Amino acid sequence: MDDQTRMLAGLAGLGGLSQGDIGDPDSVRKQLGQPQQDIGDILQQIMAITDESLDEAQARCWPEESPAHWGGSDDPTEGGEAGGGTAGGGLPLNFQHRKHALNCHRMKPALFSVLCEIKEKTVLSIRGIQDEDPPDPQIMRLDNMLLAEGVSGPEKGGGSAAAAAAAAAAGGSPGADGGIEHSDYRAKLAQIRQIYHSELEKYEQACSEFTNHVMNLLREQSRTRPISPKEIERMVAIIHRKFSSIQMQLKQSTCEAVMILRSRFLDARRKRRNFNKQATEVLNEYFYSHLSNPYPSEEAKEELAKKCAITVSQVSNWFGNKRIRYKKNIGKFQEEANLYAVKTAVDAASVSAQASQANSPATPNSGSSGSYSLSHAGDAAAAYLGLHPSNLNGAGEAVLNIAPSLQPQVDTLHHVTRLTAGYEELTSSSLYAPHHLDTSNSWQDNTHPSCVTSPPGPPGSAHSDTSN
DNA sequence: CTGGATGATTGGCC
DNA sequence: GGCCAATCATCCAG
Repeated sequence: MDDQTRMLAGLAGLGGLSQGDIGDPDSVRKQLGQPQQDIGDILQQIMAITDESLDEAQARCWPEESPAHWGGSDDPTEGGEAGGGTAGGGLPLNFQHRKHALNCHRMKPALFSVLCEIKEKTVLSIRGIQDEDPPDPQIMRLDNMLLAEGVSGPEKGGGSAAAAAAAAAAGGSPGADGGIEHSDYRAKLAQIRQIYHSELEKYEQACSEFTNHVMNLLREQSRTRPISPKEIERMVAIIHRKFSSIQMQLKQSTCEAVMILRSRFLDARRKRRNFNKQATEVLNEYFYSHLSNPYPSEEAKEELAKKCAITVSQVSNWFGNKRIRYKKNIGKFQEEANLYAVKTAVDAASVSAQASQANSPATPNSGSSGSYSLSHAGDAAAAYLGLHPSNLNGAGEAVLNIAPSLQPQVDTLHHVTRLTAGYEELTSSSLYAPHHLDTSNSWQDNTHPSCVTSPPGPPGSAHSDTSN
C-alpha cells in the first residue's frame, strides 16, 4: 500500500465514525482496525500532544525568544517546521521527531479539522459562563484611597498635599518640632510610595511575561489542537484577573501601611502639647467670667483663638472639656475659680481706675469697653464669690466665704464692685441666677448655687475622668 | 515610674 | 452642627 491508498482508506474509515466516537480514541482504534494502524498512531499522537502537561509544553515553548515563529503561518502543516525549528534548543530529539512526523503526516489536516469541529461544540457550551465582570468596587475604593493619600497619584504634590492637609486637620500648636515630624512623615510616605510602585511594576511585568508565555504556549499548541483566538483572549483575561487580585492585596497592604503611618505621625493625640500658660489663662478668664453661660460665640471663639495662638476647634475642645470637667467636680475648680474671679476683678479695677482717671468719675461703667468688661467682673464676682442674694447681708454687703489668703483681693473686689456695678445691680441682675447647674447637668436654670467657695459638688466625686 | 492633668477623638443625642 | 460624655493618648510633676 502506498501512501495515497492508505490515506484514502483512512478517510473512508474516518467517515464511518460518529461524532461521539471520534472523541474516544479507543473506539476509534477499534473501528479502524489493524490495517489503519498508522491512523491510530496519528490519533494517539494528537491525543498525547493534547494531553501534554503544561511543564512539557513549557519546556518546548519557553526557550524561544522571538515571537516571529508562531506569528506568520495559517497552515498547520507549515507550523510543524516552524515549531520544530524554534523548539530546537534543549528538546529531546525523539520528541522533535515525533512532532515533526505528526505535523507532516497527510492525515493530520483531516484529523485536525475533525478535532476543530468537536472543539467548536464544546467551546460553545462553556462560552458565556465567564464574561468580563464589572470593575471591582473594592479595588476602586483602594485606588481612590491611595490616590487621596498621595501614594498612587502623580509623583510630586499629591503626597505632600495630603500630608499638609492631614497636618492642618490635626491642628495643634505651631511647634518647632512639628516641622520635623512632618518631614519625617513625608519621608516615610515617600518610602511606602516607592515600595508600592516598584512592587506594582514587578507585578505588571510578571503579568505581561506570564501572559506572553501562555499566549505563546497556546499558539504553539494551536498547531496541533484547535484553539480559537477567543479562547486565548479568555485565558488572558483569566490571567489578568488573577494578577489583579494580587494587585489588590498589594494595594490593601499599602493602604494599611499608610493608615498606620498616619496614626503614628498625624494623630493629633500623639502630638498633643499643653497650651502655654498665657493661653490657658486667657481661656480660663473667659470661662470663669462667663460661668453663667460658658458657651463662647463663633466670634468669641475666633478672638480667643487669636489671642491664644490656637485654632477655633481647639478653643471649642477646650471649652467642651472645661465645662464637662468643671461640672463633674466643681470642688476641684473652686480655688481656680476664686483666683480667676479675683484676677478678673483686679483687672476690672485697673481698667476702671484708668477709666476714672481718663474720664469723669461720674461714669462708673466706662471701663466696660475691654475684652472682658466690668459686667464680666460683676459676673465673675457673682459667680465665684457667692454674691447670691442669700449671701448678701441686709446692708447689701457680700458675705464672702473664701480663703483668708484671698482676703486682700476680696477687699479689692469689694471695692471694684462698689465702684462699678454695685451690689444692687448685681443682685438685681440675672447674672448669677443661671450660674447653677441642676441635677440634670444643664448649665442653665439649675438649683445648686454657683458659689464656688461653697460648692455642693458631689460628695467624694473624685474626678471620674481620670479613670484611665 | 506613676498618677493626675489635659488636649483630642468618638459616638450618641437633640 | 453643636454639645455631652466617655475615652484615648500624651504630658508632666513628684
